[in-house]
Amino acid sequence: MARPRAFEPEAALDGVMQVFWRKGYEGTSLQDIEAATGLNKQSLYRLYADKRAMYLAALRRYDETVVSQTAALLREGSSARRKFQRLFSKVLEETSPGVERMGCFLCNASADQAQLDPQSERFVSDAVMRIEKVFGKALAASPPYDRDAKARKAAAAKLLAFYFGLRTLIKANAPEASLKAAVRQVLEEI
Amino acid sequence: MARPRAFEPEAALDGVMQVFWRKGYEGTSLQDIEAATGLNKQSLYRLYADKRAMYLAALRRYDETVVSQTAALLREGSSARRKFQRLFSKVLEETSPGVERMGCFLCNASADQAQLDPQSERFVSDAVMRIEKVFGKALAASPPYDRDAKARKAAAAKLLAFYFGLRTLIKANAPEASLKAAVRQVLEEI
DNA sequence: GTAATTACGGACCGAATGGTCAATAATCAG
DNA sequence: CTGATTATTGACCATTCGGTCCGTAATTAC
Repeated sequence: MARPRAFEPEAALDGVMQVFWRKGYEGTSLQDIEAATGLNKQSLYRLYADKRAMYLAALRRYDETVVSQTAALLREGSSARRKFQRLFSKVLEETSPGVERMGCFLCNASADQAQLDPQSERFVSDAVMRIEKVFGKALAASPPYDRDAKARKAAAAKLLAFYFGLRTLIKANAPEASLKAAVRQVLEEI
Repeated sequence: MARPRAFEPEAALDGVMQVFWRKGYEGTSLQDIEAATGLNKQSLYRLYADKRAMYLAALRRYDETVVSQTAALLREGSSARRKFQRLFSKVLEETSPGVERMGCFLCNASADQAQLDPQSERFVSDAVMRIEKVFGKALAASPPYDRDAKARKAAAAKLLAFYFGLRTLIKANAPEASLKAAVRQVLEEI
């Protein structure tokens, strides 16, 4: 009964995610979003109430795509160590020359928006807790973590901090050799 | 021969640092800076060429005050483990109720400005490398790190990632118990 | 075909942005 | 005191910000 839209809302959301991921909330203008999506303001504002809604949708999209794929890596592999080996190998791919070091959108959002927007803050903190649980489940694949809940929780929290720190260091252009040595060390400790 | 200024430039710089730390580069307006320093634009612009210069000065100030104090903690204490115990205790103080979780300005700057401003990016990456060296020196206080340079470097890089991750998790409102367990674990591994 | 409905694009809005200017006030040397 | 110099202030600037409006184009049901 009406004219069909000439774009894919999911593809547009990917563009929104990319640009907020790169530039942060305040650093991203509506013009930037138009360029990243190929849409103009009107089409954007028909999909989202305002800029903040776009940002939250971008965060959700990140969670549903990037975080989910990361979590999937921890489901493969037999032992806990193998699982995290997969994870950290993937993370270290960002250090390859020519790859843009975008960092972790959740970390960026935490630094960027947590204090100003309670909804973003809540989303980030929820996502972080979910990731911690996924880490715990991955650890439970191997002894002593399969039996010792306390050790499992401590190790999960440690690995979580290490994971986010690693991603921060990559964004901060830390030397690759240093990061690889750290990962090797941490994997041995699992 | 002329009228003396009625404010302390260092105190003003502290205000500039605080506000950029909290709100990031794009999230901070000149109005915010005026409010944080008690100065007006003209006084600010006589001290700094533009907003970017203020941001870089704030980063430098952070390095000279906060980072230096953190590094000083690692000079006290006998063993490597004791040194890092001091450091992490200090970090965990931010989890106390009533304390504002400002996070790490270097991490924020990395997420916020690294891609847009080469000078900021360079400063952050230099600061991170300096901190890594300080970590290495602290480790060298105890065996096997005093002799084994390879183990020292790997442990320093690991602790560095853990440190930044911990600060990120604090900012992201991770539960205190979880963070403490992670710290206990990491200290045992030193 | 026509009517209804929806998508699209550019013009437009007030407010806020970073940054500048000119007028005034305060201090100094002589 | 006077003249020179500098700090301070608020008015002012063009641009950009997020957001809205409205006319036009495209598609459907009938």
